[in-house]
Formats: sequence, C-alpha cells, structure tokens
Amino acid sequence: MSVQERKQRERAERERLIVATARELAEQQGWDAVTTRRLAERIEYSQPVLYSHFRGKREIIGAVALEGAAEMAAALRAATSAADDPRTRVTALARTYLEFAERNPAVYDAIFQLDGGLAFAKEDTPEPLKDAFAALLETLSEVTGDGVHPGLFTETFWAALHGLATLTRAGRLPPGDAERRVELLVDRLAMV
Amino acid sequence: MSVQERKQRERAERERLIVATARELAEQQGWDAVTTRRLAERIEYSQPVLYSHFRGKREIIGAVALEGAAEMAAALRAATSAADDPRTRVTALARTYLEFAERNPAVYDAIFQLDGGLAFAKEDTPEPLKDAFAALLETLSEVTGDGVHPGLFTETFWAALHGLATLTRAGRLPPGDAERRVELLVDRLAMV
DNA sequence: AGTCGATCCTAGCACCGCTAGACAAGTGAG
DNA sequence: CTCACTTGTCTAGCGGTGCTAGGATCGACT
Repeated sequence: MSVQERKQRERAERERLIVATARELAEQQGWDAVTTRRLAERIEYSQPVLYSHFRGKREIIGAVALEGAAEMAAALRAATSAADDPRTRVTALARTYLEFAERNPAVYDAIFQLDGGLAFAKEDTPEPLKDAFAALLETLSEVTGDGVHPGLFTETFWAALHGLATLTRAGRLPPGDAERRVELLVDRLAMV
Repeated sequence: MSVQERKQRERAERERLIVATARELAEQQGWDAVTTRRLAERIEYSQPVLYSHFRGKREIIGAVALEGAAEMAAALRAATSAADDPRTRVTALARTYLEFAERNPAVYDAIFQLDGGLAFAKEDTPEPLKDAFAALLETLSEVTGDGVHPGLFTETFWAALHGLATLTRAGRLPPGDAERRVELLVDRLAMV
C-alpha cells in the first residue's frame, strides 16, 4: 500500500513541477516559448510524460490559470482587508488588480486571455475563478449605488480594469498615466 | 513605361487580394486557420509570393488591422454624427464600438489583441490608428468633465469598452446584459 | 534573335503539438 | 529465486507550422 502512496505523491509532485515550470518559462520568455519540447527538457522528462498528466498544452495553461486565479483572489482580499472605508478599499482593489497583471503578465494571460479550456460565468466554472470574481464583488458591492445590480456593476468595473491592464501591457496605452486613470475610474464609477 | 505601370497595378491588386483573403479566412475560421499555406492556396499563388509583399505573417495581420481601424473610425464617426446631444453621441459611440468588435471579431483582434508589428501611442503610429483614437476623442472630449485631461478620459473610457468587448467575446461575461453594462458605463463616466 | 533580369515555384529547413509502439524496471506469484 | 506481467518511460515519427534557398520560366530590351 505505502508503495502506491509514495508513487502517487511523486506523481503529484511532478505535476506541480510541470505547472510551476510552465509558469516560470512563460513569465521569462512568453507563452510562445512554452513548447512541449522545451517544457519536457526543463523538467528532465520526455515529452509524452506531459500527456500522462494533462490532456494537452491547453490544460497546462488552464492549470497555471487556476493557480494564478487563487493567488490573485488572495492578493485582492489582502489589499482590501487592510483598508478602512469603502472608497479606499476600491482604490486598493483596482491598484492591486493592475499590479498583479503587470507583475505576472503570463499568468494574467493564462487566466483571461488564452484558451485554457476553462468555463466562465457558468455552473461548472472552477472554484478559484468564481472566488476571484467573488473577491471583486465583495468590495465593489459596497459602492455599487442605488438601482444597479452589484453583479452587473462588478462585471463592468472589472471589464474596465481588464481593459486598462491589457491595453497598457500591449503598448496600446502610454504607461505613465496609469495611476491617474485608476483614480478617474474610481472617482466616477464608485458611488461613495 | 505603361508596361511597368500595369505590373505595379497588378501587384497592388494582388496585395489587396492577400489582405482581403486573410481577413475573410480569419473571420470565417479564426486567425489560427490563417496559415501561409492556406492563404497561398486561396489566392492561387505559392507561399513565397506572400513574402514578396509582406515581411511575414505579422505584417499581414498588421495590414488587416490598419484596414479595420480605418473602417472602425468611419463607423464611429457615422454613428456619432447622427446624434444631436453629447449624451446620445457617447451612447452611440459605445454601442457602435462594441457592435464593431462583435461583428468583426477577427479584425478587432488584429487591431487590439494580436501582434501585427504596429506601433501604438508613439510618433510613428500609423495614421488609421491615430485616426480611430481621434474619432473616440472627438466625442468623448465633450463629456470629459472639469479638471480631467480629455486624452486621459478617452483612454480610460476606451479601456472600459475594450474590456467589455474582449471579456464578452471570450465568454468571460454573460452576453445577455451587454446593453445594461453600456448604460452603466455611460451614466457614470460621462459628465453630461 | 538572343541575352538578361524579373517573377514564380518546388523543395526543404527547423520547429510545433501530439501519439504509437518498443523497451526497461519494478511487482507479485509460484 | 525465478519468471510472467504490469506499469512507466522513452525513441521515433506523423502531419502541421512559418519561412527561405535555388532553380526554372517567361517576358522585355538590345
């Protein structure tokens, strides 16, 4: 019995290694550089081993996305719980969101940009993704304002943040005024 | 002389054919399906011909992006010029923007999502891109509000629209409430 | 009419995601 | 202790990708 357990442990450990290595490689050189061959070489196994853990490259991206979403949710909660009033919380939320996207661009892409084969806004949406949205909802429902559904408000605010994050990183927006754009967004959208 | 002219004309015609075919193929089956082999087959030339017009696939995407940006600018101007007051103009602008993204997803991706090798927010940004931003700016500077730079306001509003467009199409947002999200955005961001 | 230059295509490179089938190593039974 | 068998891993290969070198062909000028 304990032999089987050991093997399972080793297998789980290797799976973590795959995900961590994929993430590392993606952050270092972009997702284009994350090929099954390079990934296999880095974990010091042959290519087919990857396919005994994941159905394909998509699923590996999906695994990185889930891990990242959990981290993001934690970061958002940590930032908002340190603030006293709703207004400060929203600002902290927005800043933390954009900072996460900037510091973990590959992970952010895995979550929101790439196809990781994950379901969104459905019943079978994985827990970490639902939880990340919940973290946004918790703070934003305080400043939704009258006559607006908090979920709808959260979606809209989130979309604005997502737009800022992606356009900035893609070089579509001048990076200097990021902070002032956040202030504008919070000033106008949040009803405090 | 006229022989050379004829050849130049034919060459330009073929270049238009390449761009149009790439766009068509991308809208039909997605950019992943736009391979140099398939593209060459559709225009009934061999692969290397593509490389006598464009440096590579990136530049073809870039060409589609420029064409699309010009169309988008025209669509935005047409929609806003048909509205009387600033408030109606902003709503029309937002709706038209999102409609363009929804009806031409591949073109939208070429402009804002994919790497077409284009410069943004710099001096050497191609004219159609600058003009599309100008079209946004024209309408949005009317509703910027006091103490805010119109350019900054336009960037922020644009980012919000971009977020809505991409998240909706990627299945990250439930598609039903799109209109209500637009109303919320206009209500809060535009100072009328 | 013959040369010469432009134009286009065939063939191929190195790489991609993914998989079939050979092979070795570890397990349990006799 | 030996031997069959299962489990795990690897080598090799398939069809695809973007891109390019080098040869063939065809038209224009001398």
